[in-house]
Amino acid sequence: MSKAKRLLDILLFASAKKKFTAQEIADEFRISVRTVHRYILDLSDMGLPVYAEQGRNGGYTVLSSKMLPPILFTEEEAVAIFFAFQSLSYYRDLPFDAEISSVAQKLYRSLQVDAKGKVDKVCSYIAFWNPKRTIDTPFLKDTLEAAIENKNIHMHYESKGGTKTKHIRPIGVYAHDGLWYLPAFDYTKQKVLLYRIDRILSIISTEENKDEYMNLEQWFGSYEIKQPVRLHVQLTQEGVRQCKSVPSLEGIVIIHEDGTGYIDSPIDKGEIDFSMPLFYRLGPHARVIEPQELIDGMRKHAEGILMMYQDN
Amino acid sequence: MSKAKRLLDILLFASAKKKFTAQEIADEFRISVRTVHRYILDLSDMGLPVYAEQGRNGGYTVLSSKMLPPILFTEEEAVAIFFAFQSLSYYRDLPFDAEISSVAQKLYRSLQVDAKGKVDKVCSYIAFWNPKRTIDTPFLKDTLEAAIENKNIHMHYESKGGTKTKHIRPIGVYAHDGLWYLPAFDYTKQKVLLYRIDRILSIISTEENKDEYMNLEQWFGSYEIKQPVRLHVQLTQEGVRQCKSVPSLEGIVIIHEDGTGYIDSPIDKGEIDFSMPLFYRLGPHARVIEPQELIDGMRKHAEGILMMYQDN
DNA sequence: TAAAACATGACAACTAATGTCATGATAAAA
DNA sequence: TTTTATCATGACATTAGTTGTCATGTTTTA
Repeated sequence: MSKAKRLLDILLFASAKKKFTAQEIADEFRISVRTVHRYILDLSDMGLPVYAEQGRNGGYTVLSSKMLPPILFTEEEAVAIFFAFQSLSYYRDLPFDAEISSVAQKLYRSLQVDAKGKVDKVCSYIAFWNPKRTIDTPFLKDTLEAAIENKNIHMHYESKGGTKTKHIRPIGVYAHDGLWYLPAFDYTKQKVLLYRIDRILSIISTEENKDEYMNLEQWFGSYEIKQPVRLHVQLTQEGVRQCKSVPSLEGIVIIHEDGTGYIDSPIDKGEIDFSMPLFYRLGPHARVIEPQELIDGMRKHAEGILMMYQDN
Repeated sequence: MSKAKRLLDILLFASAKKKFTAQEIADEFRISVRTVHRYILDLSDMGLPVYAEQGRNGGYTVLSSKMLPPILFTEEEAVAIFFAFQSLSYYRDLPFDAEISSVAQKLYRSLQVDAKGKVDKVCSYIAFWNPKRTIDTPFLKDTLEAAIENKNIHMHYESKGGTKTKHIRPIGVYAHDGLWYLPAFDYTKQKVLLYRIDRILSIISTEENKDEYMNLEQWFGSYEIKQPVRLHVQLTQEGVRQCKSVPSLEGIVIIHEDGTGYIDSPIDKGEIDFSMPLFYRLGPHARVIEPQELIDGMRKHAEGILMMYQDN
């Protein structure tokens, strides 16, 4: 076996074990202790942060966490990694931020000058815009950890009615529009609710669970129509164009040959409130035929606006 | 010099040069041609995609783009890269998607079993939610390329009034809420407009520019008011919350201690039309005090709605 | 003080890398 | 067609590197 291969094996073994003696490595790989000392010296020269403690109970200790075998990337792949990092730059709080910047440093340093330019360009010509929140999310890492490790959380939470103590089982965390959310099963209310992680004031304690619970993907996929209501709307060309841009309606818009169209599809009753602003905005470009509730809502809103500005 | 170091040097030399003969390498590194052949074989075994053409004018050609020197990552860093990739997974179209999946593969393969589990968990307990668009954005890569390479675009674009031909100079591309946008200077209208990349029907041609133009960062930072109009709005808590999510208003919302707030800031006249839908959606949560034009617009719209549904 | 660990040097035995030479194959240019 | 420039591969002596063994230190702790 080549020296390089053996060094790699020892690198992996050592960084997995963290603390070990030369004798252990020698036994494991059937080589002499002297050679192990020489190998450790090589690895140390190559940048593995390992230090030795002498004397009885001494041995080698690898400082950093487990290392991966060296990986060869192409320049384009490096650019792609920077591109992915760019998508995170509009978040104030992120898990793994330390790791992300160390990866960015390692990569950037090993790029040649022209590739550095490429990366700089990608970073200045592409953005993933988010409202750049000024809100702190100090418990992001803790909640993520609890979700991953399948732990329950007791926490103080700032809700509409003031500070409350909650006992929840997290499903996962997700970011949307610059904020971090935590869908979780609430043991008091006995249903899944959505929390904002920036509103967690403190985590009191966590507790292990033995069984697995739903994960995020499953939760996202579990949308169902509970109270079906017929939505029937006629759309002008412009109405079609705008409805096509709305995630929840996108799939149910039917387009005529002349570019106009209509919607005629069951939706959940809870979505009426959500879709009213859209149809209100569209005005003459969307004539709602059903449900009456939506029409009433829009009229009421229009009356409210007129009332509000009657003096102007 | 050790063999590993020399191989690395040759890897870098070869992948930078792309096409070369064994003799060139031999001269460059003062080694025999025979050894070069052996080295190329080694590099090929290590995964460098290199092929040989025989005969006169033959030589070696490195297929893939330039390789970076091998990089040692920690397990945590690998997880962080997967985390960053996760932030892209709700986009239908992405530049660099091929590179991203090849990086993911290379990394995943070199992880140990427990680390693979960690990555899987992070990917199933963290999400960056976006409306999952079914809208195709076929010209994303082309527009990005044009922006980076400082090229003008002639294109067919689907706008309100139907299909139009546009001649623009791109500033950059950015994603927001699952859609890709292209701010660009419109040569016809002589100002910077915002295009939706999914509404580009075709790119007719591109042309080089010699001078540099603004980039995205500058554009984000260079919001300029040409026809100033005083925007004065009082906001409830909910009004504050929603205005904070609007890119153009985010910075000018002033928040009181009780969570309510107001906007009192000059904006460009052109933005009135753009911000009207927001304020009429907000209804009682936003009382517009100035400009009168905005109020009139909202009243007119409300009257239109009432007229439209007067029979229901 | 003895034992268990790292640190380092010397040297012979072993293994791998290298250069040289030879032969063959292939493709393009003369 | 022949020559030339190229890769491909094998044989073998030479050189360089690696390893094991032994020896000698040092440091720490029971």
